[in-house]
Amino acid sequence: MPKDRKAYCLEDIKMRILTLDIAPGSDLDEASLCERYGMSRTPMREIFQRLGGEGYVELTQNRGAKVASMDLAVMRMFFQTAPVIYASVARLAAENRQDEDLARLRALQNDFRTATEAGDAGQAALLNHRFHLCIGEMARNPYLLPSLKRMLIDHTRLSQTFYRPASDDESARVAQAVDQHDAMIAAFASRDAERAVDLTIDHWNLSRDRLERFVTPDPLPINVLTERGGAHAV
Amino acid sequence: MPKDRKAYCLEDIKMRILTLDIAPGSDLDEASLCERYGMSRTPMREIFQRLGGEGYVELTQNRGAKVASMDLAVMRMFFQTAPVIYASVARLAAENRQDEDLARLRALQNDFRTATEAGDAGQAALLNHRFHLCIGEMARNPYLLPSLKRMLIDHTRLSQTFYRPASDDESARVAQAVDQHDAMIAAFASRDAERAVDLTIDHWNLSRDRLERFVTPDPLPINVLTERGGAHAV
DNA sequence: TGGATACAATATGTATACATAACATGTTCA
DNA sequence: TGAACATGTTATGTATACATATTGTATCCA
Repeated sequence: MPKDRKAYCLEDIKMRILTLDIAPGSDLDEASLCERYGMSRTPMREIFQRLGGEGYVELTQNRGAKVASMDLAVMRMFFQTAPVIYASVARLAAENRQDEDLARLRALQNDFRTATEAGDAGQAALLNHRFHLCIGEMARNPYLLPSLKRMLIDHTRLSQTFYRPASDDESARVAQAVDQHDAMIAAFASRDAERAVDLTIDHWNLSRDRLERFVTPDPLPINVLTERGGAHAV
Repeated sequence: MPKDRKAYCLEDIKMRILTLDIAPGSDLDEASLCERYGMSRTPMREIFQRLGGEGYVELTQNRGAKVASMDLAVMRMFFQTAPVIYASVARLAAENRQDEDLARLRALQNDFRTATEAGDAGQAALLNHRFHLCIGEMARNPYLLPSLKRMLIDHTRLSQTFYRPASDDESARVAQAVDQHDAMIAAFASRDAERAVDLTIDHWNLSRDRLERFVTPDPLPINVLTERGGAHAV
């Protein structure tokens, strides 16, 4: 069983970073992770190098691994870059997809829909991640894939709240996102690149709206104190 | 001195892959590389993971590291993807560059021009690589940079012949490429994004022409034997 | 008090030894 | 002969011990 323990560990750490279980900017502690996954430092350090190469963490000489941060300067780039990457990948995926790809994608979409309906937010965000990663692999383009992967890391981290809808309006948006996935699958199936791109842009716009609100949330009401608690001074 | 031996080793292996000193598709031998760079397997294996993350090599479980291959299916993607990546990066570089960036870029361009004039092909290709990597860093976009880096690996490997001009016409093309770099620097300096993009596309078209000829070289003349050696049978 | 230094504690980097898996070679038996 | 199996060799993966670097803390002195 120690055969794929390393692979499991790598995937699990990725998952924990994506679900914000390990916070952006925080340090990865070699020793405690070794204990947690029951392995020695040597393979753990190799995992760190891998995570660094894929953009999950930043590595500094003699200073360990730090989870990639999401400061505002980077967020600006995120919103600026997402459309061109997602659209380019969608076009290529429509052109180059194989039949096996569609089966995988449909299976992921199935699980994704189930997770959203069950209200399992972390799982939904993770399955959405895998869905879009699958599209990236369908594109069969080793040059775009690294950027897509890097985008999806932050997209998934940002969207953690998206699948935890707090109102009927937000629930409707989630349902709409799920339906958009189905439409995208249909476009890929018929190799309709133009339609795949259009749907992808629509999908992005829906997501963008919600994400921007997460980055710059509605300001707290400034008159709360005078309205409700004005009687006693603070 | 064992302090940055690892960093040197990493850079040196990258360089040897870029200059085709280590051939695409060939296996990296842990033991011999350890001996060559005078280090043990532990840090060398970490270097392999890093190289894997950046797309220089492909890692397989229990089967070591193999230098990224350049088969024709991938080459098609290369030519398809390069314009959008290079153009996007150029635009952002023009928008986000700092004064220090320009100094670095000018220094690289200086060395690059010198190398081309001296006919040092390997060094010229490598400095061209660093020049474009510097532009990528100027863009300050962590999402696009991974794809740019991946593109530049293959671009540099493909262009190894470019800087070894075999005719006056080819020499003129190299000189033109060098001049285009100067024009691009000027566009970055004046933060003229549109011009930077246009120049980048021109630069790509010049390069593309030459690279395609490398991938699909002129066929050998089919009548050589009858013309010159027809007298004696083979 | 403040800052500089020394030293201990911790974290990171490397080397070696051992464990396991893949591969090649040779042998046996039908 | 040749196909299946056994075995030795090589390559890869992991654990541990040790080396080095960084960081925190205490002490000393101006």
